[in-house]
Amino acid sequence: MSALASGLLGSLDPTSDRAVFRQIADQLREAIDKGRFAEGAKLPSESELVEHFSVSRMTVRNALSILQSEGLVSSEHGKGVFVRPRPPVRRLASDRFARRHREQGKSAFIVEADAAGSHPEVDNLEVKEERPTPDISARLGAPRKVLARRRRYLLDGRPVEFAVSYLPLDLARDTPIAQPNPGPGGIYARLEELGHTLDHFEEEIKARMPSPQEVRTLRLAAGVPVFHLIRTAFDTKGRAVEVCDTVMAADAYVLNYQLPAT
Amino acid sequence: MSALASGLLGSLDPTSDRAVFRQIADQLREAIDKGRFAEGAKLPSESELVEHFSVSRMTVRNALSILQSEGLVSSEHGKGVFVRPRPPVRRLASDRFARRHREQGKSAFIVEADAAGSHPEVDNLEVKEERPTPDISARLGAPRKVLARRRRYLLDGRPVEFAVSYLPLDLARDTPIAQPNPGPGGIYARLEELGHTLDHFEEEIKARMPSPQEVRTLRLAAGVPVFHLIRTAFDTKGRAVEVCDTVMAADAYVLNYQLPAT
DNA sequence: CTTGACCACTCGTCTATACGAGTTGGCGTT
DNA sequence: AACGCCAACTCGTATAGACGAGTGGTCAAG
Repeated sequence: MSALASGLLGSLDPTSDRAVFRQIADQLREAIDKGRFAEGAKLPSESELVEHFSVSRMTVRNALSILQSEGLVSSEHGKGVFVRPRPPVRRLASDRFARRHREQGKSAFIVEADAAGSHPEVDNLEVKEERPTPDISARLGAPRKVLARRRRYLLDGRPVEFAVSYLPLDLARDTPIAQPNPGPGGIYARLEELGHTLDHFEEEIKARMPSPQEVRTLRLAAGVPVFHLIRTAFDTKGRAVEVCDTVMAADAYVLNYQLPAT
Repeated sequence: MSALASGLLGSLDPTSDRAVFRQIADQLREAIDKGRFAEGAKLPSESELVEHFSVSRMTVRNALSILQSEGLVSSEHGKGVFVRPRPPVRRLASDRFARRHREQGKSAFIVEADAAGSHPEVDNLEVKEERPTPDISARLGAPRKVLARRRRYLLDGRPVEFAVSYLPLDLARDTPIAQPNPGPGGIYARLEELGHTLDHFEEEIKARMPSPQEVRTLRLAAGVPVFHLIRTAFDTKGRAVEVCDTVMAADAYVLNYQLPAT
């Protein structure tokens, strides 16, 4: 095994003023980038690296923790440290809320995932009346209470997205929107049936590191950021009729938008 | 000083099976979230935390490194560990490339930043002929060579964005586009003057942790992800006339898009 | 053949110690 | 008053050792 490390890794430069653990991280990173360790492959164990570089174990662990925080590798207790495989990504097209996509019975998430050959699931459904946070309240025109629809999306068993939709309660109470399953076309179809013809959506996107709670909910590996997307739906009267607050595992998504040049 | 820590932090639960360094991180995180440590405030020093929790210094450093990788704090050698202030963010509107914004003389970046009261700079200008990477080549319709325009954007002295525009060389050679300063309205105005009336843009957005190179170029703190945005400009004939590859410090941006509901 | 015990190997957590290097403020000299 | 030096504080790097806990294989007993 130690032969493996020797063949794929070089040695340290004692004259360099770059810290030893950084040099080790650099060498491993380069080896991964150049494909000398394939996706999913196991890196040399900590003790092999200790021997190869003649350093203490903490130094090796320090180096590995850099690569982990970069999202390059992940460690598995009792097994080893592995090059993180790139999960298949879901592309979110900017026309995914176009009216023509609302005709069929299944939700956009299910349809898209099926088309891509993945196994989709929706989870954790909760529909509740709540008092809105100041931010949500401002976006929805300060309703006293809102209907909150929470759900989690999974792809091939992996949670990839957690979303909460907020609607003014006066608009959603005692409608199919307040049901766990709002029916074909989702809540946007129901909103239009209720006379709130949709005009446009606004999406606001941030990226950041996840909170510990989000790490649990999305089972995120170290070094994976999240997209935080807030979408507001406006009807033709200019009223904000829904705000959807979504947190997505960033390594599972590519967002696509189409912008007019006019 | 140790009194400070005692007042704001609790004690450990030895019966918990949660690791000590995680418990310490939890306590500090909670204190920060609740505002007991304000933005920019200094946390208790490592040795103060060592004394307060009666653990070894490595355990404290381990806890702090968690908060660092979450982007909550950053350490400064010789000074201390500080709650990371939220930098002012730049909102990128989806209509920022609309034709009407191209009329005036200054670039979109300069105009927007001035309006927001920040001091904008552009940096690192380089214009070069290159052979395209396979990805860029595919997006531009496989030109043999491309013109690459590299630049870095700074806001109030802080680098926030690094961008490279690629244009098919046959389109850009011997035009103002190949000049370091392409003139009022930027290269999009020049493209339209050359008969390539712009029809629409496509943007593709990923978020990930930065490479060490990107950390240097954007002077990123630990725990800050980047947006990786690839924009393709299409003319009215359906030809891809430019690809812009941009890496942005995610803590400096909120992206905004407007989508039609039709 | 299956089961279970054991063992070797993996990473996870924690301690104790040492020295280096950047920052700050005070104190004495000039 | 201005300067320079030093001491005390900060975090950064590295070592050496210990024990715990998860995993997977071997091997012997059933």
